[in-house]
Amino acid sequence: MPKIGAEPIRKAALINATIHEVGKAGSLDVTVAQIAKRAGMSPALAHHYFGSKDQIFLHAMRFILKTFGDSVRDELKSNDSRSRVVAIITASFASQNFQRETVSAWLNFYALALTNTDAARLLRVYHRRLRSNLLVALRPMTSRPDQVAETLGALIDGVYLRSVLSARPTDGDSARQLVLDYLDEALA
Amino acid sequence: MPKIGAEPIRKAALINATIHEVGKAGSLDVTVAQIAKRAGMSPALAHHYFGSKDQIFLHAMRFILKTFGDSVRDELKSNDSRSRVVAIITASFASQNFQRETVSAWLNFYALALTNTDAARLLRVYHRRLRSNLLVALRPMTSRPDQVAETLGALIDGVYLRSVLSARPTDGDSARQLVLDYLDEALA
DNA sequence: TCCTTAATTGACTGATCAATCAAGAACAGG
DNA sequence: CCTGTTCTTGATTGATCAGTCAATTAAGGA
Repeated sequence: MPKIGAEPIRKAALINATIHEVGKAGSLDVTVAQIAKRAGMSPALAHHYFGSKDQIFLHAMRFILKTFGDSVRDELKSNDSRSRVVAIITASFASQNFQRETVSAWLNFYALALTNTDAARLLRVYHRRLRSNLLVALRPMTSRPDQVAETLGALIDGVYLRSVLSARPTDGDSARQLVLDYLDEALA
Repeated sequence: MPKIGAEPIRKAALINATIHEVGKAGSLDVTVAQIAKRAGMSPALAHHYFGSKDQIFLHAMRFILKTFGDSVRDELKSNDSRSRVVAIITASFASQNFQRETVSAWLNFYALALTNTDAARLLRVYHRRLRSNLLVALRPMTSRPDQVAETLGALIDGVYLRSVLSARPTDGDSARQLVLDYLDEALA
């Protein structure tokens, strides 16, 4: 079976399996064995490619943040400011970012950032970038872009948090609408 | 040493120790031994009084939510609607609820609610009560109390989340101000 | 005094898991 | 065909911990 070039495929499978297992379990207490099994390989191989369980988590987290960043970039093609802000909000609640398992994994990685400095650094990069994107778009629209950006960021995080904890299935559209309504009020 | 009546004292000490250890560790991965040590007793005694580690966590979580509820009740003495909304917001960011360790413990209990149905139930009760309090206060002030209550709740959670993850020390006053500014916009 | 009951712990058990290692299997290049 | 490299796993180790239990201490009541 050793077709050369397995490494990137195996790594991707492990990252994908990690997000699903963490999301499904709702906890970082998933064993390397579980992850490896879902990814279709032995636990030893997972260690072979990533070195440690922490590294597996970190790469999974990086993947989530990168995916999010990519969807923001895709939506940021528009020219006028309002569209750009709306684009960021839309990306936040796009279905691939707002699936229950993804958000559940996301929450657990937030908790991980309390203990793991690498995770914290990743998260800070993501926050800074989101903030910067929002600021650029907001500056022409309001006299207090900093405050609106801060509020928008917190609101998005809060809506995420509540969505994953509510009993109802996650509804990206109404979540998006809530944030957009705030935006209209703030810019009125 | 068996002075009768140790139970409530021991339990309180364990709950307090749990919040501090979880907050300090930034994770629910604290051992019963750690908690018991901080509380000044043996791990066996902790099991004797609470039965299981899960029960220890659950009681600690209940304590945090109750403390929060108490501070809301204290602030809710006012008569006019606006003061009542402000009171809830103020209580949310009062120092005893907004200490780094408390918020850190809070975040981890949120994550716990993803797996533990008892924890989820506790959280739902808290959300429902907060929402109900906000609704009563908001109804005379706006034509869309549901939406404002939902946004306020999410915003508070989001601000909490960000406060514990930022490198800077947590600042309850500016957090409170951010939420109050939203309130003014929403009611304008 | 003696007996019951609460308080308390040290020692132990059983289970779980991350990480390691040595060895096997299959391909590519010479 | 060898030979080295990549891929892969079963078996094992070493450590950690939740939870149990039997035994000890001391108070309070009869």
